[in-house]
Amino acid sequence: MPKEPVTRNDVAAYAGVSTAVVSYVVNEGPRKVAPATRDRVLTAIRVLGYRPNATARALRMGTTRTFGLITPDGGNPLFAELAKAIDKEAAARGYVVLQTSADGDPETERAKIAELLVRQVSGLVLVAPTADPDLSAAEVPAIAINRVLPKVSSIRPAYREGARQGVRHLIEHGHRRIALVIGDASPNRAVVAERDVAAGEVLPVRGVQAGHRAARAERELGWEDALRAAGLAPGPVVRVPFSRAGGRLAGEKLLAATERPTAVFASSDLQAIGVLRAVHEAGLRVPEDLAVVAFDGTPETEYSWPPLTVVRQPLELLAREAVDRLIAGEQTVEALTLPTDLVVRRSCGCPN
Amino acid sequence: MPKEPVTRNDVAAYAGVSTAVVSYVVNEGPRKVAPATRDRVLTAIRVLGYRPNATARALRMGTTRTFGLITPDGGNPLFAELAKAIDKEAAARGYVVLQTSADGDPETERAKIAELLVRQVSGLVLVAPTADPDLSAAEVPAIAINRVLPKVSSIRPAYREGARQGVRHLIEHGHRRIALVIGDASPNRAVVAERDVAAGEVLPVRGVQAGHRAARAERELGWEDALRAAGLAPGPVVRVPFSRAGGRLAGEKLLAATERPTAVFASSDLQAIGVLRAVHEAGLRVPEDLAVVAFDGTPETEYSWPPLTVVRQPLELLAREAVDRLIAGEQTVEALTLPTDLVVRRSCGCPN
DNA sequence: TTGAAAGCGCTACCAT
DNA sequence: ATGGTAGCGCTTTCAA
Repeated sequence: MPKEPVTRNDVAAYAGVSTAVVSYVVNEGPRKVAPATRDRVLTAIRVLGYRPNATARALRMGTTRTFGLITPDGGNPLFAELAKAIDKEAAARGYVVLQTSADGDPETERAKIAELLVRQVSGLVLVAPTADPDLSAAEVPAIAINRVLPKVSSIRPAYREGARQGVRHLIEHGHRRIALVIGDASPNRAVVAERDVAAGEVLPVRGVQAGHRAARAERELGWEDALRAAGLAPGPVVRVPFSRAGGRLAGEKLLAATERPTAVFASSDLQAIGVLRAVHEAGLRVPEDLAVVAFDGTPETEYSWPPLTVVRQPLELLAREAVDRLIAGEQTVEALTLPTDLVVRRSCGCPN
Repeated sequence: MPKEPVTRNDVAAYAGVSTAVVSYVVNEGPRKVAPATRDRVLTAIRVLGYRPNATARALRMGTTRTFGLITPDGGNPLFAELAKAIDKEAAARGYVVLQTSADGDPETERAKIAELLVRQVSGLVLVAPTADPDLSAAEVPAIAINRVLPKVSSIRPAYREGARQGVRHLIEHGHRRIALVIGDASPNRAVVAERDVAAGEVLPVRGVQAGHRAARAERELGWEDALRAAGLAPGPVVRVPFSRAGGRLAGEKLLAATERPTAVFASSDLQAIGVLRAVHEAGLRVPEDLAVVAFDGTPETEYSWPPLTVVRQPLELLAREAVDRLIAGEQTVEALTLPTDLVVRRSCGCPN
């Protein structure tokens, strides 16, 4: 049964002081309190089991010391890891994180943002947002991770450079025909395309999905960069959802292709896991029949079979930078790009 | 740049009404408002971009409509999935979830609980808590998931029955020597034990780790139940941490054992994934050389190689039940047990 | 149908 | 060193 909460008034009465003094003791300021008085207050607090009411404090102070965090899917290991990192970083600074999932639906995302704003969060972290939320009316700092938003401060891994690095590693293994598995908005369709890539071609970037497209395009660009630098023709491109199922589909398409690639660069762990599955189903082997390198580097890839060589996103850095910016409250609209890390395991053909 | 927040006063002034009327309009009650007035208020709200302050509302109402959620590790897919389910269930009821990770540390856990209580959460969900927090002083309903706490309402999957079901399936495949991989507090030690199990033996349950021990013991009990029912001698038991690394260690031990088991029941997905890895490393095959069934059923198991046959935890039910109880505010100390689900895939030897 | 006002718990300024 | 108190934005009773 819920008990009557103990308030600061009760403490003041019990200790025989004013509420102001209780406040001074609890917050260790802004005025000094005589040691004896202080002890009386402390005792009162202990005896009564007083717990300050952060809601009242927030109302008075105008800050909740709470961040809102929205990911497209809390079940996605990448986002789960990122959320964990953000929680840790925030906690270290006395902040707490209101975490919620948008289910990949722009409408839900908008609703959740509104919900968080109403709750007076001190900052908003949007992970790979699908919509382009209008935060201009919000009196709250916001930051987008893994997706560049027009009017919001953004942070993200070096998609292009990271992809380039991963593909280059595959090239160093002697592969000449390297496919790309990358995301697509359409849920259950695999699109395989043999591309002729003109130097410097850039996908158009505009509209609601612009940022998304940009992130995808960047990994694609990195893949092209590496291929071009080696004088190689781009292998097939398969566009499937960023999921295990999508990757599996992609793998099947790739294996069925007339001129089968000898290696694949998957733009997400989940897709790579799916590709692995397709290869196993076909009775083939990784890396012998198809080498694989993935982008992301979640823990799952360390225990897949074979262990995946990955371009690891700098999750801790991303988290720290996001929290830093939020606390600083600066509204830099400039996008920050953080370096990725090539983690060599076995799916690329390396012996380790 | 943070703007001046628009308050209800501004709206009232703009609409030429009192603040009470604005409140009536916003909350659609408790008094009726003339349509014309209502329109003026609505217009004012839109024009000024007014957003109600949930903090003030919470202070006034005495409820934040916010739940606190503490998991041992947000990066663990099981907990991530559970958190997602809880978030969804809570959101459907207009609640929001303050999610945080205790890093498996009892001290951190206590600190996080305190932090959440201070923030006046309307309810607390403790997932597999490591400590036995004193919530008696808290004027807030709490519920423990996956662990039975002495003074807290608890919900959990049918560990024993689920394990029994999983092991029985292995027995039906003809296995006679079935090992058990289960958790242990000690981080990096694998303990293999050949056990003689007397009928009805029950591990002692007391002290801080009692609930934890109980959950482990239950799966162990279920394993024994199935074995005994089939007239089989218990195979080896390996105690390792609930992690992929732990499972791998366990797998190595098992494969090196003199009388190697032909099947394993892993008490968590993560451990099973580790076992899979060990088997692959040894150049052996699942299920031919070692069949595997795991407890949990996170998405990762669907795409492992081979896909894992699992006893699935009823995450959605767990989540719904938890949120229901929290909202009802009942302080039932009785533990609710929810049924698991056997999901047959390939690691057990089934053809699908 | 609408308005005035008290008060939720807290902070911090201004007194003393 | 300590006390009194205004006021954060909101809800709701009581009066008009």
